Amino acid sequence: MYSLCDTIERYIMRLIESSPDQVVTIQRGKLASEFDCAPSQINYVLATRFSVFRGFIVESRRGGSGYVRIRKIPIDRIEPIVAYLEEYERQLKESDVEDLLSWLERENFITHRESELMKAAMIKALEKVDDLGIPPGAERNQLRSRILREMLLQILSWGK
Amino acid sequence: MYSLCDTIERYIMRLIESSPDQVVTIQRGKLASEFDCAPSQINYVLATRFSVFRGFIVESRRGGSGYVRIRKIPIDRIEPIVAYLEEYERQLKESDVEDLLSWLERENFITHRESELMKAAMIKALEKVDDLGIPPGAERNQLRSRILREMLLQILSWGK
DNA sequence: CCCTTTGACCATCACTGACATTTACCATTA
DNA sequence: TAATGGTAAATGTCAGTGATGGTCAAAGGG
Repeated sequence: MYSLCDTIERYIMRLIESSPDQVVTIQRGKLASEFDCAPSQINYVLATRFSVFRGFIVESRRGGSGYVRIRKIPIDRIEPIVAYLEEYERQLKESDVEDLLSWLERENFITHRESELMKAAMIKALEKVDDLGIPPGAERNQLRSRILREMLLQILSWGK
Repeated sequence: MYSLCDTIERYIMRLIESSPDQVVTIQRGKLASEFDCAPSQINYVLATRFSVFRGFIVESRRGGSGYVRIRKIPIDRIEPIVAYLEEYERQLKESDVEDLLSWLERENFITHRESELMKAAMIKALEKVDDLGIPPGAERNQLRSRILREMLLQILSWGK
């Protein structure tokens, strides 16, 4: 039932986890050959599974001896995220929330239950609030962002 | 005389019962083909027979390799929560939230941390949202209710 | 009348291929 | 030698296609 996308994600994830520095360098073409898929498929996996909101940084270089380097961002502190949220407020989409929560969960800042609880408040609850005068778009994203912010501050107060 | 609806219900039910984790993952299209019916018929069965109120949680993913996962949840002493849910449209004041949360915590439905998270989302986050066009009073209380409702549904899915 | 069933239309996700861009390396030449 | 330029080797981007599942109103049936 796993898609190719999922398989490649797990493959890269294992490489990172088994690396001392939480970094892995690959070659897009090689990896694509191994999985017998289009090279751009690798970009798709990187974009959807290894985004900043999920806690990863991807750098690359083109041309001869080019590479793609995927690095896991260490988070010992949540403050930077809170700060970032303030600027990003109007654009915080639902998928961003999901990605961020999966990151916090992976890093053991929150439990799975807590993650689901937060998702309920920020995604499900805000799905149909037009009748309360909160249309989809920037405004709803802002509200979502405020909720997330307060919850993060709460988490912050617990430490790790 | 059994309707198609009933037949599909029993089919899914058997799959769940014969699964160790009380979970089953299906593909809507495939199942619809097997029973030679419209795909949306599956949604109807899920909505009417496998709702939260009947003790099931349904998750799904669209697109390639999409799926529908149906999970049976342990139900124990959920009646009070359901009762609360049924009048979720009521105007929830901040103090109501506090009362409910302390009750949920006392009854071990949620942990202290979870309680604090919920409080952050329903009280702190909604303190200063005037600039988003959500003035204090009825409107804000309604929004609070929506958030609580979704979080309660989530808690419900955990059982106790 | 209420419950079932369907179909049309929508939303989302995975995957690909054509085309663009960047880089290393090497041959040619003033 | 230094500058030029061409070629091969990499990666990036983006729009398009197919495969799913979701929603809702309307028709059907007991």
